[in-house]
Amino acid sequence: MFKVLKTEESARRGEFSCAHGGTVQTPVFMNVGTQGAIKGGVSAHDLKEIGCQIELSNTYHLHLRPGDAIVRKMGGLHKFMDWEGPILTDSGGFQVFSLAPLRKIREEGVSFASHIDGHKIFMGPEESMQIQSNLGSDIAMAFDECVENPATYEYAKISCERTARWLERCKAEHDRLNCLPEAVNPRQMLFGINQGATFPDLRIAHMKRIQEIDCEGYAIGGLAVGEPTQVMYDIIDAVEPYMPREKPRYLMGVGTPSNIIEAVARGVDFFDCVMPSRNGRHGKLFTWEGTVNILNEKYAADPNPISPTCSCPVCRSFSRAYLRHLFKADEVLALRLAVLHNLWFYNELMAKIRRALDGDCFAEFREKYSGKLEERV
RNA sequence: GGGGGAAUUCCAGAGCGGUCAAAUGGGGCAGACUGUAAAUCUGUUGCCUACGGCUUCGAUGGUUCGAAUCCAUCUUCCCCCA
Repeated sequence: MFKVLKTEESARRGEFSCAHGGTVQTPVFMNVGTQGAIKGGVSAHDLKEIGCQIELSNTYHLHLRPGDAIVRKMGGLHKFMDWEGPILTDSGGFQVFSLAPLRKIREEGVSFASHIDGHKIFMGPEESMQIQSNLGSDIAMAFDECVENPATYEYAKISCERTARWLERCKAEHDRLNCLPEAVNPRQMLFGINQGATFPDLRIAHMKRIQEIDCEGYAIGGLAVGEPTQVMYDIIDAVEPYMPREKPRYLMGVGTPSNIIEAVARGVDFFDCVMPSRNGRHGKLFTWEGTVNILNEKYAADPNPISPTCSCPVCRSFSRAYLRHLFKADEVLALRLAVLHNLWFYNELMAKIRRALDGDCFAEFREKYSGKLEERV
């Protein structure tokens, strides 16, 4: 269930509800816990404290370890990781891109050589739906091919036509599995994914085609894979008019704080990105003043918090000097604190975007912050 | 007291006559990271008026066209025997 509460130009303020966790306020950032955990030692309990509304996990990775059958036996992913809120599972389509050297694509689906031990795994639309059904997530993503950049027009066309056919199969299998009495989450929803690389005509044709297949939401995939930022914005601009107004839009894998602000301005509701957690683990911290590389020597004896304007649990208690020390001393606490801070920032970013939309001042918010939050402090 | 071994650029440790400003680790410094094969990867780490030059390999003196590499003395450290 999705409801647009209000709009400001193309930007939308909305509410989304699903089987778990009540209502998600959008625009929203989904905190990424690929293997059922946020990397850096952050648990689902921590997510509650840092303002996370919805969590994202991965089909391919959980299928390999511990195996979706085990997660199912444990009562589903919510119970397994003790997260009561909504969960979106990515389909494995991104691994078609990120694990390109280890896979082969055919019409039926994709065979992977496991990145862990090399054993062969076949994943097509039906397999991905079956795994996501076993995980019991609230939103299942359609199985797609995230095409690498740059792609030729010919390949992008072949690929996104195949992804459209895969969506039909996903939809059929998803509906079938949801109706089974043993379904872990019978109210699981399905989002379709738009592809077409950097070619507006392919993007638009694909978007028109996939919205004929009834999904609870539609995503834009295959962006932020190396193309210039402006190209990404141009593609969103091109596709957005063809996305259903009454359904949520999800820009997959994006992005920097400014990318998110710009995409909200273009009508996107859902986001997810590895950046706050990965960069956090690598010592790069986001603040309202810009980014802080806590590893830099200049913070060695800095008694201030990461950011003077942040009220996250980390900034409330610890100095830059302490956090830098933890990183230098290889303490796992460093990763945890850095990731907690960054996720707090991302969740707060979304809260501020929502508040700006509520107050009809998103344009000013955008003007004030877009393009500035990535500058070095 | 006697005998033997070693001293290398921040550390450890290669090198044993020219191709050495000196391998490789570590540490330091900096950068990258966008649906997570990432607690990973990359660059850099003597000085300078830098596609070239200058001073380095415990100290001093010597051999040689040429020395971190050979010789002498000294200093320090380690090991073995008494």
